Amino acid sequence: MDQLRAIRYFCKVVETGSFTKAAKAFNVPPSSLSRRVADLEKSLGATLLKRSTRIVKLTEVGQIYYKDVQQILNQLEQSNETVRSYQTTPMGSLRISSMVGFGEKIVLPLLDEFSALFPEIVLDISLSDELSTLGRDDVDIAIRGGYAPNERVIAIRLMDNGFIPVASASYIEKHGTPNNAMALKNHNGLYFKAPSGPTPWLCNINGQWHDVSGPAIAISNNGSWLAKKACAGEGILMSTRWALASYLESGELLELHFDHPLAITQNADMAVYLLYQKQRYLVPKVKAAVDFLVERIKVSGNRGAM
Amino acid sequence: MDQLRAIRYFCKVVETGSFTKAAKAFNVPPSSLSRRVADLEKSLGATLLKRSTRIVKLTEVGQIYYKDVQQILNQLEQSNETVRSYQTTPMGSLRISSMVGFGEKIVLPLLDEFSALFPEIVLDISLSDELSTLGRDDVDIAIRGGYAPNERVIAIRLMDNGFIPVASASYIEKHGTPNNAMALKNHNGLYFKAPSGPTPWLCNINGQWHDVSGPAIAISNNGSWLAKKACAGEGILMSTRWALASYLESGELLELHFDHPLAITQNADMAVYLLYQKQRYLVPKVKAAVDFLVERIKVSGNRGAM
DNA sequence: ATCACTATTGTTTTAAAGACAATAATAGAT
DNA sequence: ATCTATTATTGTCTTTAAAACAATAGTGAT
Repeated sequence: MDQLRAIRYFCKVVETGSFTKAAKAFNVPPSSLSRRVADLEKSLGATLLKRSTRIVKLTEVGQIYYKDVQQILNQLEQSNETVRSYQTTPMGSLRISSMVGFGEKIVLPLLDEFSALFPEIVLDISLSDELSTLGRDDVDIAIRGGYAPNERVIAIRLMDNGFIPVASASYIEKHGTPNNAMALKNHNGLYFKAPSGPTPWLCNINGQWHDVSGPAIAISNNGSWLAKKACAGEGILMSTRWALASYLESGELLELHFDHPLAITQNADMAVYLLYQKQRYLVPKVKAAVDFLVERIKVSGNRGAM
Repeated sequence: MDQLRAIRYFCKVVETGSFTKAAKAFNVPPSSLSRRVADLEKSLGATLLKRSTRIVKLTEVGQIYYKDVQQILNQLEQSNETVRSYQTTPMGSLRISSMVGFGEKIVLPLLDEFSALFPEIVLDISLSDELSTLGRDDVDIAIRGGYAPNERVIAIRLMDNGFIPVASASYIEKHGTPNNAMALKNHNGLYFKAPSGPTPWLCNINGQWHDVSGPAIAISNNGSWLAKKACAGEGILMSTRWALASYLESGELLELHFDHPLAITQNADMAVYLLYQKQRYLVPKVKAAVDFLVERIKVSGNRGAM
């Protein structure tokens, strides 16, 4: 029995929920799938699918098996790709996932040049602040804010991701400069919302953390909208240096300084990391993109932010 | 093409270093292997094996592929086993790896009873202080001293693994009781050797670590030999409470107490952990053994050592 | 240079998967 | 409750791929 083929059939049936639809995907008659899946079940001594003429669904043990083999098929495909592309020129589809703000501001502007350098690479970019589980899924490169990955994933620190407080000149004129962190509690706040929720203003004074958030004017996961509001003098905003760089340069927004530094989390090393699976660095397209992104972003990051 | 079969052939050829030998293992003619491996190479567009009539060895890319698929075959086999044994009675071969001393003193004595409870399980026990990479290899359950595993591995704390200093009455009579940790520097030492090297006597005084090791009389990775020497009054020994339990009970060895506790590493939580892959707990034989070992060892550990 | 062993190639045989038609079963509509 | 359209399955034939077996060619060791 060709177990691998049987497993591929099985997975497709699960995904489409139908032998007929799955058969179409392989351009073989449904009877083939029916027989192969039956073979597989026989060889495993267990029923994987509960069938009726209308509906096909996984049994309990089928679910376990499906999750396992799905990942195995993925790994096998990646190994094949590694070998196939070994020492060839970078090409093929490359999937990059990045945080929204960072992706828009930093990554996307670089990618035109990257495409020009590697015309045979087809880019597939997803911007999302939800963290994708690198390794299990179909992303080649992920760019995420400070969390520690597992051992098989390489993390390269791209840039500092610490949040700084800013406000427009007009706001300061109207409400005065807060002369210490505690005074922020009386100031209007524009709050960035991470996937985990709105980010408070925190301040560490003599080893003690204090929440110094002021009344909220607006909360959003869209950094540039908040920045616009800050420019309009609606409140104080905490955001990353890289997101605010253009406003700081133009003078539209001014950084506020305090004796005790502000943060939005008690976690110390906030940074943006580029993540990829160790083994995938052997694939030319992945290596090309990792090298390119790390070089460009680290350079620009050091110039602008550190 | 039956890719999986081709991969199995390929792996066996790598392992035996010969098409002929590998063919024997599958009871098929060598020509089959030759063709299948050639198919595989063709489909990957790369040469995996460098052949000559006498010797077969991996190419550079072949090595990469071999390492990958080896693991994939392993995972697939485990998934199949999970399904096959789903909700059956515990049976089959079960591989346990344990630290030598702990294995001899604690684990092995329990296993007769385990075998009686689960007669269909064939035990395969390896005692070694080298750490095996659970997950990549063929061990179902590993028992190891305090190190943190990765996410897919479950670690259950079995027992405290802190080292305590002991000596025989005769030794103390002759050399006197060391009245503080620093005084140990003038006492004869019997040193246990971990895989990382001999274990020193360390002492934390007011947040500062001091090495208070005395002159060495003997160094060994064999705990019971050292214990014998300690009984004979040859020196002071630091070992685990569980290894010394019988000697402490009989009074052959006496625990030494100091104001500042002794240790053999600066790492705080020294413990013995039972490790297994999360997914494998679904396999009845693994679940049976994990449950059994955890229950018995935790109970006996609490009685004797804590 | 020869020998013994090994991988490969040609050719035939066997086994397994695909194709196609027909059947049985069932959810949803009438 | 009956009918219908769709779906999985089963039977049978065809095609394809792998196994067997014999023969060949290449290579490291003697």
